Amino acid sequence: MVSQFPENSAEIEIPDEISGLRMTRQRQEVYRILQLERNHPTANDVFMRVKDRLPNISLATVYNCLEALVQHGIIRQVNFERESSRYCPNLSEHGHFHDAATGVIHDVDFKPGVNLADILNLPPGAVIDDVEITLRGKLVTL
Amino acid sequence: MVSQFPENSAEIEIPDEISGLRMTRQRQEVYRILQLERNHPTANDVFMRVKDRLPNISLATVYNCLEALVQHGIIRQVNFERESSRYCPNLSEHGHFHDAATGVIHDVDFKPGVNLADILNLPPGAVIDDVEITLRGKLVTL
DNA sequence: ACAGTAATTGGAATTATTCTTGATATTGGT
DNA sequence: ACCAATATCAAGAATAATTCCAATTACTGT
Repeated sequence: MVSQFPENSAEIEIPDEISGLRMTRQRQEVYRILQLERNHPTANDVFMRVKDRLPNISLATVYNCLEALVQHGIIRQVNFERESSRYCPNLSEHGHFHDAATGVIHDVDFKPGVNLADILNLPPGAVIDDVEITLRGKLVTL
Repeated sequence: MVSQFPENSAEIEIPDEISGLRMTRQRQEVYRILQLERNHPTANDVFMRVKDRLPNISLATVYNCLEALVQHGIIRQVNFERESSRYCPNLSEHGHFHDAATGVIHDVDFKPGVNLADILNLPPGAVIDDVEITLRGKLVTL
């Protein structure tokens, strides 16, 4: 399905269904915001942006949509400390660098060929399903 | 100061002051529980255990103590997903492996000589203050 | 011992998130 | 197209972890 909002420069095509999840209007819009806002928005950030197009959407629905998208592996949920969860559409295995000065969160990719077992003393028999790497620090201009 | 509870087999000596933090009775007991319970207890877990010796302590005080200890680098605070914060007295740089089957959290040490810049494509100029590595998976008996 | 500061307590307040209920919308079968 | 079954949505209430606040209590330095 092609978006019905051609006036928006950043056009994103979203099919009716992704990996078995029915893409309702609400889920489409939530997903679209995540594609557009690459700065790891919170549920509330998404809620405020999505209201531009769906003024009647509720925060609970945004939470529902985000959860459904996460559950179906369409987006990722990221947690920093005890802050609100943030969401990103970058599905590739990656970590996050949290700039303490600006609060900006940068995606950090793994260098190719890196194996966690090479750098960590894992407990014997550990089978890893999910990895989460978060760095905190600052960006120094050299 | 030597503990005044010699009947307890697992004795731990805690000085009156650690890295500039006045070790009040409450802070001592909170710290002692963390030394004893190496399974990453939550604030509430600590609260319940610490009441054995300080029946009048309040949960708010446990939170205060934990925060003071974290702030002074005496213990570490660890967050998994959006669960309650957990605390551990293991100060060495380490990650955590969360066994999905049992819920048990294992400390995971880095192999010696590992440099994060070797495995991650960090943004240029990134100075890292803190690293958090969390793995989720299961332990398979071979 | 006294004044000033820091810590503790108990309860209220806060905040992110989840739950509940009733209304709407969608699907598959006839 | 119609109907029943199912899924989704909206609004607000409920929950849980944590923080805040005001009143005591404990400690420190003089």
